[in-house]
Amino acid sequence: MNPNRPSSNRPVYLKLRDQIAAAIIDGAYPEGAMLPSVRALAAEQGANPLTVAKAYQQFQNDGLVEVQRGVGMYVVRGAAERLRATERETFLREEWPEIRSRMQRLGLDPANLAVVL
Amino acid sequence: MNPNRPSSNRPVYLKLRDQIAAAIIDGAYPEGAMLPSVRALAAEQGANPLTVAKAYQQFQNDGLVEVQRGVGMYVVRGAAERLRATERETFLREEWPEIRSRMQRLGLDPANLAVVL
DNA sequence: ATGGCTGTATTATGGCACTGATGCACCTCG
DNA sequence: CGAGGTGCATCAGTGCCATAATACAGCCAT
Repeated sequence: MNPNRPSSNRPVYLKLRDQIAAAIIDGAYPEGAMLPSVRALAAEQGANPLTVAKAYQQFQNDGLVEVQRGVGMYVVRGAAERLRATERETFLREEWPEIRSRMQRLGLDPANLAVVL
Repeated sequence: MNPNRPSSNRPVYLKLRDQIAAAIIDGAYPEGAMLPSVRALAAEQGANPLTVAKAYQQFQNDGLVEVQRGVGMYVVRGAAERLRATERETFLREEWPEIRSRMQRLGLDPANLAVVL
């Protein structure tokens, strides 16, 4: 009934990007470790290798990942913390205000929902 | 750096839909009142009449507006409360879980940000 | 050196969502 | 009845997304 902003409707390469970013922040892909190859992750996720490459692209541009041609892509030192910092800033600046006003309109209080772990 | 989910990248007809829904909930479009015509709202918002019509479409399907062909569209009785209820439910079921885990990953606490009015 | 693994560039294609222009059917009011 | 206001259907254009099939360039262990 409400085609809003579920992650389902997002492009694949962006969902992959978010998923990888989460893995880096959480340490599932530790610093210095090699990321799954584009072909491997593509096979695992049932996606196209180029789509995975497009997701990886963003991290190289931001210098969070180091590419060794013919070898693989490695998580740079300090990538997790740097990534969390920028994501946090972006979230607070671009997403939270809308979410906040939206919840207020719907009569919801973030403080109450916070405890729902 | 982060092509995430800002309202800027959303389709126009969905932004309009949200805006109209907010107006109904807030009482800016009172129950029983006539909505702005597709052409009027289109001109005001600098959009195409069809795009506005597409935004209105959702509300007719949900029975929140009544259409009188050749006359206009009117807000149904109880539309505001019904709209708020379903929007709240949808938000809690589809959006909040992701937001919640995302904030947790970024080290943010909704309870602290709640006071930022 | 060779086979097998990396990432990457190229080109083409299909699908789908979004937007837009035009015209038609309907109603109300003078 | 006719003018001007409604919503709405149809058709077309555009751009992004995802996929595919190759091919190439680099590295490494056997």
